[in-house]
Amino acid sequence: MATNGRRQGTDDTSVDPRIQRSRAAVLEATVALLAELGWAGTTVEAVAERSGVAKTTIYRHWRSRDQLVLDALDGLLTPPAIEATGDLYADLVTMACALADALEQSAWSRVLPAVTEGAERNQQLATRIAELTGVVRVSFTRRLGAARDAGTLPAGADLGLMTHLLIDPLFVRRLLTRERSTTRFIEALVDGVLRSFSS
Amino acid sequence: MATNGRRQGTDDTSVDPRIQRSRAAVLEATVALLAELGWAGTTVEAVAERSGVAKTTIYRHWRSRDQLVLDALDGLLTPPAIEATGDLYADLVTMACALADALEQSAWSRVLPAVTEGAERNQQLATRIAELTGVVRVSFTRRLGAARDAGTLPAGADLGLMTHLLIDPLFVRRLLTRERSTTRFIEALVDGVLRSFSS
DNA sequence: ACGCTACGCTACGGTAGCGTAGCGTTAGTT
DNA sequence: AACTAACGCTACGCTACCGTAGCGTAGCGT
Repeated sequence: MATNGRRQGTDDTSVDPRIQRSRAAVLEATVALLAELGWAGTTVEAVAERSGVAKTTIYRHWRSRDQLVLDALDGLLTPPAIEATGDLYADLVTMACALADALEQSAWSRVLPAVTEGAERNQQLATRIAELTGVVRVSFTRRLGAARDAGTLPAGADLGLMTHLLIDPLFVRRLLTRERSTTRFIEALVDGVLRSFSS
Repeated sequence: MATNGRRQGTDDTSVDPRIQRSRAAVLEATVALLAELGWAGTTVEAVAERSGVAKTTIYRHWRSRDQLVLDALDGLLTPPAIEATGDLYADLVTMACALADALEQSAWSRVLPAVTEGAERNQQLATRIAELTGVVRVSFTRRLGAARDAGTLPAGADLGLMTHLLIDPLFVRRLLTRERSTTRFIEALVDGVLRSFSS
């Protein structure tokens, strides 16, 4: 499931390049607007203006604004690379720092607040956002799993819980308290979590 | 700072009861709408209809919708009671369960997603929401502080970090992954955090 | 009982966004 | 070169919401 769930006959080849161009421009503009102006600011007309694609053309491709936004979110699924040196602590700090950076800068993190509300009343959106954060979550759980297999962590370690403890504070700081997650904070975080589960 | 930061001459007495009634009805309706329909659904006209207060009257009391919402959030500052038996683990589980319940049911938690986006582009709102979550945070930190004073936790324990670890997963589950925080999960959470910091 | 004031109501003017229709033009396809 | 499909553009009709004005009514204080 690379990019879509909808069937659309547009596999790759044999697709009018005009369609590809329009779709790409519109989706890109949509993401940018979500990040900049939030849900309320992401209107079809604004997308049209920024993308250079006519509003009517947008409606030829998507039924409604909601569908458009949903589609645009698919492009943001970029799982972070998993570092895999031998040092669990160092790896986790690296990964958490990368996540913290992404939460402060990347497009999908700026989209997060905008979509959080929409998710409250839109099941598809809720699912999508859970997927987005899930991708990040899995990368941590996998690294922890490797450590468990290697004997660094005990066999009974609750990897899901550890993942929560490692990354949830970063999300909360981004969304609610709006404090920066400094390297010092992250080191203390990883250290605290590892201490509780390694011995 | 009980409920407001604005000066408004309306101390208690010597205020036209009509004003009090109108204000109360409007604020209550605003909170309800934020919870039900989110930021976008909370229009002045909707507030007017639900509260039974005329739109013109609302504008006589508040300059704009933003000010109204800001004001409405003040009423939600209800810090949870701090349990204080001797058992730290039990107390934390109780408090965390209460928080989890509140996150699933209370008005202010249903308001949270709605306001999260607004906060992205409204400094006052961001501050207010940080205050709201801060109230919860402090109650945990205080309980931990008491434990540290009693010698249950080591003198060097990072109470702020522990608070993050204890409650942030609850917020994330509510806002992003939308999983329920079961008692089992909370027990594992508290247990994990205490283990890492008590020995 | 009287004056003051908050209130409700109706009616605005203005803006913004939704989603659609029709038509001419452009860019692919064959 | 001819056909076809996608596109841009303009112009809609519709709805929702903003914030204001004016006027009559009802409730409050004294």
